[in-house]
Amino acid sequence: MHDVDELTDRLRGEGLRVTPQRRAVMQYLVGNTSHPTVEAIFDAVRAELPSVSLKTVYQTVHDLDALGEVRLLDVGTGAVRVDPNVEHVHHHLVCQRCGAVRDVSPEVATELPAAQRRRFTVTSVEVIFRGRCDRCAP
Amino acid sequence: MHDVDELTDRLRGEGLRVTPQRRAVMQYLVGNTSHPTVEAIFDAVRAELPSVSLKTVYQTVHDLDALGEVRLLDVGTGAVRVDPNVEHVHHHLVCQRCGAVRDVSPEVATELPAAQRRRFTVTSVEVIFRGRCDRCAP
DNA sequence: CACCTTATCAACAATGATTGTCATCTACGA
DNA sequence: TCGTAGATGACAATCATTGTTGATAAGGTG
Repeated sequence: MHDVDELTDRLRGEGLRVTPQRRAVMQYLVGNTSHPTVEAIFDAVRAELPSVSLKTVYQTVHDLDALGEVRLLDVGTGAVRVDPNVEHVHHHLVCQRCGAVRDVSPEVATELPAAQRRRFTVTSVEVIFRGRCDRCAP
Repeated sequence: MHDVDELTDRLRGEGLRVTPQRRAVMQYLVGNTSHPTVEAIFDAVRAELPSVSLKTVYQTVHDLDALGEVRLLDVGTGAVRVDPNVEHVHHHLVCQRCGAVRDVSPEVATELPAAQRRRFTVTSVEVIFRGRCDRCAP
């Protein structure tokens, strides 16, 4: 995703407003590689703005998603994860015990290279193609 | 997944019991390629056993998942999908408008062949490796 | 720079998918 | 046939997420 200043411009360009709450959410997400849940972002932002509501964070995150500045991942761990890394195509490693999400290079199609295998034991690979079926095609 | 008779044996082998409700759920799933939601299975089973509860269907589906007889897919369409095709490795096409889920051969790693592209417009590919991270390793 | 429109805010209620509780029932091995 | 552990169904509860609404404030305009 872009930096906060550029995000500010992009939001205004869409007729959206940039509030302290939104700025705090964006600030937290820039460069963040932890794939936080909305709840986690909420907690972090609340440290500075004790009165923010969870709804506001959801709203902001959805707006950023609509702008293509973040990607919302549903990796099956219950809550959606927010991924600010939209510049580089990549896949995800999801730990089924702790729920941690890490990035992987997409060069490896559906098999992890030895180096990665030492740090992550894969039990299943899920490949999902999203789009439009023939009946729903534009 | 196996046929109802074999599933019956497998369940009993695990100390689980085979009830009319469970038999109806299994019957509905054998050979089913529609990736039904639990709710859809519930509706189908209710046609024969009007008193079944949704909880019972969830229970049965989870037991079958634990036996490896079905796979539970969270493709981000809200509800979990049940996939009885565990014999053949395959990927999934998810229509973002109607939510329909179809199977794809895994030969194509992360790109669809021309033939498939004519019947499905891919807008994004998601690859998720599930397993254990180094900290959670067995 | 003050104004005014309109998006955003916070609080709260509501939804949808899924799971927990528990008293009753029943599958099935002995 | 019987006894018991597992399964059932009715219901409440949970979790993530979204809808509602009156009040507030961002920021383009004059």
